[in-house]
Amino acid sequence: MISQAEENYLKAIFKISERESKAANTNAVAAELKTTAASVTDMLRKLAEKELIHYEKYRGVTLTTEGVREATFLIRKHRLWEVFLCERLGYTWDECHDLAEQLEHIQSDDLIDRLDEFLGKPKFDPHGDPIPDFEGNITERQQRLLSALVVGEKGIVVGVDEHSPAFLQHLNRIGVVLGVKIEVLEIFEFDGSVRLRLNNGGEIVVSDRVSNGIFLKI
Amino acid sequence: MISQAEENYLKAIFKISERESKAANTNAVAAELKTTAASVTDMLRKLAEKELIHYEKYRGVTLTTEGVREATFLIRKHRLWEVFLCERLGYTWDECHDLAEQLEHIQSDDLIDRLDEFLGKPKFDPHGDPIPDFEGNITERQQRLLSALVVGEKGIVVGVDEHSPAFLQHLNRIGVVLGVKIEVLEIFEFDGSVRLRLNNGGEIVVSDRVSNGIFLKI
DNA sequence: ATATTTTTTTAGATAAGTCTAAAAATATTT
DNA sequence: AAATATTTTTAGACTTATCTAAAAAAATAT
Repeated sequence: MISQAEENYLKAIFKISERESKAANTNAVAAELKTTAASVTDMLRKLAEKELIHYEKYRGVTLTTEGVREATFLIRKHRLWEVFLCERLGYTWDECHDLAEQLEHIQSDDLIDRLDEFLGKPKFDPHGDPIPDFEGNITERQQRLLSALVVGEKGIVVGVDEHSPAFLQHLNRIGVVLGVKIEVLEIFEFDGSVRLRLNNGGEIVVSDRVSNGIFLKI
Repeated sequence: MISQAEENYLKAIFKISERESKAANTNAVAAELKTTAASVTDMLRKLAEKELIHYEKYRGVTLTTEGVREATFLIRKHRLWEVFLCERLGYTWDECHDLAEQLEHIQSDDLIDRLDEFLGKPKFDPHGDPIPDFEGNITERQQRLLSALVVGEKGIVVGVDEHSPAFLQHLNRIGVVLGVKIEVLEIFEFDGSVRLRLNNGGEIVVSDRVSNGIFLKI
């Protein structure tokens, strides 16, 4: 039995390891979970005891195979609930995260399989992030950051690299949501901002912060 | 902020008060929650502190207006989730309770309003129990126990007075589910068992235990 | 290579929720 | 009304998850 607190630690460690592709250190986990280093040390000892993580004092932490399995299933649950919240209950992509954060802790594998079925076995969540299947397999999509494109290239918005409500609300405001077609018209050397054409229609200029947070399929 | 444990106590007290229409005593609450009298005493002190219950040592416990409000909203949440589980995810009426028991603790009034809307503002859950509206109003239905009918009377199954999976599975097996038309053909004095016609078709005999657990609309 | 800074762990406390065993209050029986 | 039984509360302990402050280890700078 894994408690909710333990689940949150597994997810945090998974997220950090994915981001930094090395062992997650105590402070990073504390920052991710907005808690203290002391609390993290306590919990790491417990998770190591349960063989969900590899942990050596002062050496950082990585997930074991079982830990990765658990974390992946949590992500599957989180993203399926997000699809439900957005597609069925009308939440916007900036609103669904916190609720999914609660719902992902509901204990029932069968429920998730049925929810998956009910939603039509979606492959991506409302932010374009891939949903692991029931075995934990993730179909990674071929995608590039908008900021990595050169003038003249085109693509379709398939995801975001930043998930903050503020960022997502800004994208809504400027009309950049999943599925929108983008063509890079001009890149301003000065500050990295980019002029775009959307869906072969209107032109907008976005900052480098924005172009660094949008994934496109070319 | 009311914790999950506190919520469970409020529901238990509400349930007992409804059933016995008097103050719930410590042992009854302990039995309902499958915990010890000592734990109950501890929690009652805390709930009284929060003004969710009226509690005097050795005198039993009743809910305050605020306590009733909270308990009613929990029941609303529980029953709406049951509708979702049965109608949308294909769970049977004997399976949905335990999952709803988890889901009812998700914290978001807005989520429940949207779920209500999504489900078409249902008035009753899969067991025929009424769903309180967002203000806590419950539309009680005019209903009678099958065991209270006399020979020749007819009715439609609209609910159950026993919610155990075993009972519900038995009803499934003998074809007595919500909406079925029942006519009382014969009552056996000997043991209180009843011979019935279902939907103007087949005849069955049910025990007094069964006829005491089924609500009909006449 | 020593001193300083940063990171991490330990020590000790706290709060929520639970338990068992014993004591106290209430209810029931004789 | 006293004795007995039942119910409820108290006392004290345990677990989980958290915290602050101090100590220890590791990393960095001089």
